[in-house]
Amino acid sequence: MASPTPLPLDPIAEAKRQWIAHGWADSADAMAAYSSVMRAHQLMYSRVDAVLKPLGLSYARLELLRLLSFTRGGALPMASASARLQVHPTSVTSVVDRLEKDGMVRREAHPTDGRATLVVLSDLGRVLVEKATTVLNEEVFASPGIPAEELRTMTSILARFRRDCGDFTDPAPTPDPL
Amino acid sequence: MASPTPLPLDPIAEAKRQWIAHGWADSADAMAAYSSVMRAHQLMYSRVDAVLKPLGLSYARLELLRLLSFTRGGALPMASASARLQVHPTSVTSVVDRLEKDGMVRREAHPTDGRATLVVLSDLGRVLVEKATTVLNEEVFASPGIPAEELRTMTSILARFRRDCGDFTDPAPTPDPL
DNA sequence: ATAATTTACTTGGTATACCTAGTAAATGCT
DNA sequence: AGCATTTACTAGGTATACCAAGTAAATTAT
Repeated sequence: MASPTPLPLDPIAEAKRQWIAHGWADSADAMAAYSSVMRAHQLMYSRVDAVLKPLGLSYARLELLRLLSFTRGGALPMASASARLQVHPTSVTSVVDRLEKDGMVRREAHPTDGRATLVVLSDLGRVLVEKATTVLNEEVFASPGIPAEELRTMTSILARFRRDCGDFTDPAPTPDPL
Repeated sequence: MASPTPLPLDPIAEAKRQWIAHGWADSADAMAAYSSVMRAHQLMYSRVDAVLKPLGLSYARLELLRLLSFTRGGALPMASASARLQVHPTSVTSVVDRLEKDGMVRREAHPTDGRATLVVLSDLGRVLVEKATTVLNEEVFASPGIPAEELRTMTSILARFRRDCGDFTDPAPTPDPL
C-alpha cells in the first residue's frame, strides 16, 4: 500500500530525530534500520501481491508452489515445507488448505511414514507457478525500485544477519573482501 | 522465529542459483533482495515481539502508543494515526479496539468534527510506552545483529526506495554525495 | 437551503502469521 | 512385545493486515 497522501517528511528520519532528542542516540540507527525494513517489507509485499492477485495467488502461496516445483516429483512432506520455507507448521497447514481448495495442490499419504502427509503440486499449480514467476519477474523484479548495486549490498548485509540469527550455517553468505 | 534447525545452505542464495539456472538471471538480484527483506522482516518482527510480549504489547500496538506519546496532549484523530503510521484505517480501528480494552488508550469525540474520533493515550499507556521503549532499546536495538555502518547503509538505501514508492516527498532522505 | 459529494469510522469477511493443545503414527527402551 | 517418547499434523483461538460495504457527519455545489 503506497501512501495515498505522501507525508511531507520521511517518518523514519523524524522518528530518529525524536530518538536522539530523547537521549536514545545509541539506539537510533538500529531503530531506523529496523523500521525501514518493516516498512520496505510492507511496500514490497503489496507490490508482489498486487501482481499475483489476478492469478489467485499471494506471496505465501507462491512460495509453497515454487518450492514444490523445484522438487523432483513436485511433492514434499508438510514438515519439510515448513522447514524450507521457515514458517510455522500451522501456517503451512492453512496455506495448503486453501491451495487444495483451489486445486493447486493435493494432499497424499506418505508411502512409508504413516504420520506424514505429502503436499503434491497439481497440473494447475504447475501452470500457475510458471505464469506467476514470469509475471513477477516482468512486473516487479525487472524494475524493483532499487539500483542493482544496492540490491546486492542489501542482500549481502541481510544474509549475514540471517545467518547470525541461525537461519543457516553456510560459512560465507557472500564472499567478503578481507 | 529463528530456525529451530538451521538449514545447511542459505535458502535465498539457493533460490538465486535456481533463478539463474532457469534463465531468469536478469531478475535474480531483485528476487534475492526482496526475499531477504521478507525474511529479515520476519526475524526482526519476532525479536521485537518477544521483548514486548511481557508488557502486553506488540510492534503494531507500540507504534500507535509511541505516535500518541510524541503528540502534544497524547491525542490524535484515527485518520491522522492511519496516515502517520501508513497503515489501513481498519487496522487502526482494530488496534485501538484492543488497546482500549486493555486500558492503554481511550476514544473521545472530536471537539469540532463530529465525524472524527480521537484516540487518547491513558496514563497506563504512557507508562507502558516508556517502559517498552527502554526495554526495546536495551534488548534489541543495543545489539541489533548488524554492524552500525551497515545499519546506516541499509536505512539510506531503503529511504530512497520508500520515497520512490510515494511514502514521502522529502527531497533528500539522506544527503547524497553527488 | 437542499442535494450531492467527500470524509471518517465501523462492521464483517479473507488471508497470513503465530501459539497451545490434541490425536495418531513411528521409534526407542526395557 | 509393550510402554514411553518423539514426530507429524490438525483444530481452535489470537493478532495483524487487507478490502468492501455501510452509516453518519461535514463540505461543496446548485
